[in-house]
Amino acid sequence: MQSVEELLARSVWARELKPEQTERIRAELVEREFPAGATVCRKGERADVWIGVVDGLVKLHCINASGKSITFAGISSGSWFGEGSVLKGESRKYDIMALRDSRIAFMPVATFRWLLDTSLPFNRFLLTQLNERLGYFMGMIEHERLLDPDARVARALASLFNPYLNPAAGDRVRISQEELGYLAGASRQRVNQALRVLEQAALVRVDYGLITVLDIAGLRKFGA
DNA sequence: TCATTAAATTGTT
DNA sequence: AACAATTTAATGA
Repeated sequence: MQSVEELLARSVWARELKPEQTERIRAELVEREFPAGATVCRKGERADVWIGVVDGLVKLHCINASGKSITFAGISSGSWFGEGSVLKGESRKYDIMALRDSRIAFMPVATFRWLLDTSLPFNRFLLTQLNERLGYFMGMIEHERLLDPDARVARALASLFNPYLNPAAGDRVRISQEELGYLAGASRQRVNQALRVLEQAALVRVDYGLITVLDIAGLRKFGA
């Protein structure tokens, strides 16, 4: 995705706004670039913006004191996130890091609240997104406890292509096996092994730093 | 354009 | 966790 303009064009909540509303949003959005590995925002910071991914891939994650890292979700181009902390007026509950060079749009909390007060499509969008997230996280817990590593990797990968949470994902993702491991709760070595199984099953194609999904439905139900 | 090198990622133990 | 192999990206001739 190339620009904030395109991000708005692809965001369902923005498509139904009145021209003057879109104009205000355009004026108040702030765009910033982050190189791969950069922190977009930190756990504990004040949540005063809603965050949209114009282009790239970011992850929501946590690191404990001994350096162990887990990833809650990967968020790609066209997606908006971070509304939970903004709505509650709380600090961020996790770190956000760019996994690739990324362009990020920030919507100030004042703009966010104004949309909340004036736009029905915006509220509808938030409700749907929050519901999708709930389903996503419940699925994560279920998969983590019930599925073997091959299937966990399959689901973790599939989650990057959730049509609601990552609407513009296409069919491929530039992500290292190590990062996929953080998302699936598996070691890099185990991810490598799992990806061969999935490739053997003709569900994905694995290239250097790139995974192409050949059968998303098969990936979602793998190991069930 | 090609060769060289460093860095990132992958494959294996 | 460690090590080797491979791929990419950057650099300069």
